[in-house]
Formats: sequence, C-alpha cells, structure tokens
Amino acid sequence: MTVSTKHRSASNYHHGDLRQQLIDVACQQLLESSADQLSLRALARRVGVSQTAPYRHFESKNALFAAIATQGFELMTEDLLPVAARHSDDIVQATVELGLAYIRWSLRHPEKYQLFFDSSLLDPVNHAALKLAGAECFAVLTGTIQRGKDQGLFLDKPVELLAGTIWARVHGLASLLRTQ
Amino acid sequence: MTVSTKHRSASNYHHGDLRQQLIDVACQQLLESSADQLSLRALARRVGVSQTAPYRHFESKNALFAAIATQGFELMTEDLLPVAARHSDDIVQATVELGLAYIRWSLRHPEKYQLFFDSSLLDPVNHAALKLAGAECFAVLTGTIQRGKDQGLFLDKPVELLAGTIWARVHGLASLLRTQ
DNA sequence: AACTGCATGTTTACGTTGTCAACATTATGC
DNA sequence: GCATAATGTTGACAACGTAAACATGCAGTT
Repeated sequence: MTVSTKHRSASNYHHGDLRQQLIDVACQQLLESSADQLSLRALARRVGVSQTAPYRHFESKNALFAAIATQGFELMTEDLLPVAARHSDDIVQATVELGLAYIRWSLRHPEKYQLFFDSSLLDPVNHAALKLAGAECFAVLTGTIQRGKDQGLFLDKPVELLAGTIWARVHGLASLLRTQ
Repeated sequence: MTVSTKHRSASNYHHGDLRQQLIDVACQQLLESSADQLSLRALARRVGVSQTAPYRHFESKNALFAAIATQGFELMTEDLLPVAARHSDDIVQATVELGLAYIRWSLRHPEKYQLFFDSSLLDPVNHAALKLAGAECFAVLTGTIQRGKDQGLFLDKPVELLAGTIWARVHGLASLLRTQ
C-alpha cells in the first residue's frame, strides 16, 4: 500500500513544496505591505531556505508575481464557474451574480486582484500561462453572455464588446472599492 | 529694472530647476518602462547630477512618485474644469463630456494615471498634498453633479454616491483601455 | 563689500536587493 | 545500485535606497 503520487514522499524532502509555500507567503506579505517592499530574499528567509532557493522555482521576481497572478485567475475562475452554472436558467440574473461574485472575490483577495492590473509588476514578463489563465477567467463572462445573446436577451453586438462594457463597470467598482 | 522673482537668477545656479526636471524625466522613464525599474540614481544620472541630489527635493523615492501623482491630479483638474464650464448650461451633457475628458486624459498621460491607482507605489506615503489634489479633481465631478441635482436632473441620492457610480464606470473603462 | 544663513549639490559609506555561477544533496528512472 | 535531473546552498557582484558629513553659491543684513 505505497503512496502512489509521484512526488511527495514520506521523508521530508529538501523542503516539501517550496514553490507553493513561496507563493502563499508572498501573498501574505502583499497583504501586509505594498508590492515594491516585497523581496525574494526576505521571502526565502521567512520560509527558512537560502536566499537563492526561490530561483529553483521562479526565473525572477517578476516570474513569481506572474505565477501568483496566474494562480489568482485560476482561483477566480473556480469561483465564478459555479455562479454561472447555478443561474444557467436565467442569464440576466447570472450576469448580475457574476458581477457581484467578481467584486466579492476582488475584496477577498485584494493582493491577487491588484496583480491582475498592476502592470508595473508584470510588464516585462510575457508568460503565456498568465494570459491563458486570464482569458479563461474572462471566458466565464463571455460564455454566459453568449448564451444570453442566443436567447435574444442582449443587443446584437460582438460578445467581447458586451462583456467589455459590463466588465468595465464591475471592474471600475471593484477597483475603487479596493483603493477606497 | 531688476528681476523681481525671488529665486531664478540669470547665472546658472546649481542646476536651475532640478525638482521639476526630475519629475519630467521620471514621467518620461515611466512611459518607457515599468515603475519598479525606475531608480532614483538612474534619474539623477540622466539629469546630470550626483546620485543623492534628488534627496534635496524628495524625501524618498515614494515621495517623488507622490509628487508626480499630485502634479498629475492638478493637471487633470486643469483639464476638466473648462470642460465642466463649457457645458454648464446642460449638466447631463457636462457629465458625459467630463467622462470622455477623463478617459482621454488617462490615455494621454498613462504614466501619471497609473500612479493614481497604483497603491504599491504610494502606499507608505501619506502626503496631504496628494490627497488634497485628488479630492479637488474629484470635486469637479461632484460639483457638476450637485448642480444637476439642484436642477432635479439626477436621483435624490448623496452626491458622493452618484459621482462614485459614474466614476466607477468611467474609471473601469479607462483602466481597461490602459491595460488592453 | 564682507558676513551670515540657508538652499542646494557632492562625496562617501552602509546595508539590502536581484541575480548569476559553482557546488552539494537528494529523489527518481533505468 | 547508479546515473541524472531536480532541488537547495554558498559566495559573489553590481545596483539600489538612503543617511551623514561636507562643499558651494545665493540672499539679505549690516
């Protein structure tokens, strides 16, 4: 009856799951202070590894931020999908609920939400995974709106345009709620 | 017929107007690369002064950012005031034009607009001047809306709420246009 | 015109940071 | 078991933010 998972043996490996732990501690730190005060070295110290250990998991500081944002998008998608599903019989209601869920999520995970739009932290990176995760999250909205269009509930405009308009309003609110 | 201004003699003083020049060059740099790549030392080099000269004008790097944002708000206010005035006879139109002007401004000065909402760059600072400049800019909108309320054009809700709702939509759009 | 004080700029220095290269260790596949 | 890749460590370097001590030049007073 051996453990079947590939990694994760019983004996404590070098660290266990340093990558995820770095992400978690980074998020924690981002909640406490602003992003430009976060240093990889301090992170490593806090986790209890050497100062360059993070580089085994993240190409650069920016890559860490990108990873956090990517995971953030995935988390948000996980959060939104059930909402859309729950109201699949009433698309207008579904759209409203998606907006509310979006705002709620942004307030619950401000440190990740900030990364989504803080270009100063993600700019140089061009991670495909990040763009994909972002697109998949957005697709929850466009998918819902497409179904509404099919039912003749929305104007006959491109889905991206409709979704963009809605997103702008919701995002504007979320963004302002975050910065007060 | 002597020069009456207090400072600013004919001979080139130590530098002339280092403070403003630092702000200008910083803005230029912010346009070219992201904010966390901007260093005070590089700025000083580019302006042609010693590495610590900026500290005669800005308490810290954050204070420089705060100064840029403050000046940005003032510029925006200068931009919005005539718009509101031009349509003072039609408040609804004035509100729409304010929104458009806001978005136009944000696209014309992306580096400053970003600073307005990038808490990671301004967080630790608590500059009163910045808050004041921001409030004065927002007051252009609330002032216009208050006049609309007086004319019975808007719902009977607190001005801040009405302005906030409008701002959220406009800001959401501006924010998304900026990051694509 | 010389003196004084203040604003401005420079030099030097310290600790921290991101990141690289070389090395050590451990888990995993053959 | 052994080779190999994955993971962690050590040491180093240049760049950075920032503080302290010092230098310079302008303004106003006498």
